[in-house]
Order: sequence, then structure tokens, then C-alpha cells
Amino acid sequence: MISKRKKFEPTESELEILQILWGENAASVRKVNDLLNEKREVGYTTTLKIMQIMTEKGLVTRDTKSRTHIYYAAVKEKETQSSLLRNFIDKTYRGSAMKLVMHALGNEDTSPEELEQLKKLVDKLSTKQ
Amino acid sequence: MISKRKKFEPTESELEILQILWGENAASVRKVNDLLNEKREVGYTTTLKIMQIMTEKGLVTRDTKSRTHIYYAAVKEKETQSSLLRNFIDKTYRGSAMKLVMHALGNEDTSPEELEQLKKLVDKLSTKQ
DNA sequence: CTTAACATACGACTTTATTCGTATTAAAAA
DNA sequence: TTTTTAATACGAATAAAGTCGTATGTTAAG
Repeated sequence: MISKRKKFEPTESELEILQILWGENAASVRKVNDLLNEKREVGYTTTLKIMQIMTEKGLVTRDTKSRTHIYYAAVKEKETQSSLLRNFIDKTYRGSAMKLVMHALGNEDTSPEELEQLKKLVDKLSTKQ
Repeated sequence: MISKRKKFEPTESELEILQILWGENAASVRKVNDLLNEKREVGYTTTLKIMQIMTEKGLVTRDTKSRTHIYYAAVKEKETQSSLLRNFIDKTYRGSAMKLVMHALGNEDTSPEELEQLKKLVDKLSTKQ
């Protein structure tokens, strides 16, 4: 493996679970597993195991008062995304965020509202210089 | 593993090597290994092995006429990046390219020239609607 | 109360990626 | 020509992520 994952660097499955927890705020393993299975088949104990590992890593916390443990994301969505993004830019675009941005805008469909939003941001950045 | 890699989906080390080949156009294993070692320590036979695997996968081609084989990237930089980007957006931003763009612009430093470039693209996209 | 359903813990297996040692052969230097 | 250097091939070891089976205990239903 090349990059030892640091703070805020979940693996792929861990990220899937975090996405669910960010959306649900709190969830049991059963709930998480059910939601995961809407997209792909995965065994209950597999999900459980990963969530246990995530607990050790500090990616989630859990309330163990009742038999069915309740899990919460312990890392923030934005911060996690930032960290993954930084990494991705370095590896895939040799550090050039602008290349990635141009690429993403060129390839993906963009609605008028989104373009408007984007214009605003560009203006804001321009005046900040 | 969650995502079986498809066409244009190199692993992390493979991508590192592709970056070098995209930059150099053609290179021997020795050359690639030397360049890799400017960033991190890696054994010669390790690099060789990965490049052999990449040959099997069709990520590179090689000229074996002389004893020292010469390697070439067999996939295009843009296409590979697109594929990886699509994947990254799905996994990290739940499919929202715009979220990623706003995020990248917000976090990273952007030069006036880049902003100008970006404005042009936004205008172009606006008129295309 | 007894049984069935469900929850956690945990070890072990599988797969994929990475790493490297060793054998073999070719070329260059002495 | 002999020796040294350098290249490829290839198998095997290692590491990380993901997968699941089984043991064990708890709750709820009959």
C-alpha cells in the first residue's frame, strides 16, 4: 500500500457507511446494513465488523446502553471530503485543483442554477485577490 | 473489495507509473524506477513487476526488441482521469460534481489567471444551455 | 417457561495490491 | 575470454480490506 491513511481517511466501505450516518444522523447496524443492501448485497456481520473497526479507529461513536447499539459519525462530512479530495487531486491531477475543476465542469452536466451559484463563487474569489 | 476496477481504472501505484509515462512519453523500467524514487523508496523489481502486470492489463505497451524494454502508456491521460473522477464523485460526493467543484474552489488557492480561465468556461457553459 | 429471533464479539478465510528475492540470461568491461 | 554489471521473469511473502461463520448472550413471542 502506498498511502497509510491518516486522520479522516476512511476506506471505501467505511466511507459508504459514513455517508449513511451523515444522512441518518444516528443508526443501528441493522439500519445501516439494510440501507447498504439497497445498493449492493452485503452480509450483516460484515457491516457489523466494519462498524466495530470504525469505532476503534474513532470514525464513529456508539451508544451501547441498550442491546442494539446506536452509531454516530464521529468525523465531519466536509472535513472528510476535503481530506479525500486533497489526496485525489495529488494522485490523479498531480496537485492541480484547477485541472480537476475544469475537467469536472467539462464532463458533467451543469444546471443553470448551478452555473449561477458557480458564477457567484468565482466573483467572490475574484474580489478577494 | 467493493469496486472491481474496469477499463481505465489503474491502481494507485499503476497510476503513479502512468503519470511518469504520460510525462516522458516512453521510458525503460530503470528510468521509471529512478523517477519514482525521487518521491519515495521503491525497489527496482517492484517497479518491474507492476509494469509487467500493467502490460497484461493493457495499461501499457512495450517494445521488447532490445534487451532493455521500452514502455509506453496505452491509455489516455484524460480518459483515465475522467474515469477515476466519475468514480470519486460517486463515492465521495454521492454523485454531485458541483459539490466537488465548489469544494475544490473553496479550499484550494486559485490564481487570477485560473479564475479568468474559469470564468470563460462558465460563460461558455451558460450560453450553451 | 421455552423457543425463536436477533444482537454483538471475534477469529479466520479470501482477495487484491504491493513488495522483493532469486534464477537466468545478455551485454559491457576488464 | 572471463568477470562484472544489468536486465527480465517469476514465484512467494506481506499487508490491507472485506467477508462471513460460529459462539454466546438477550429479548420477545408463543
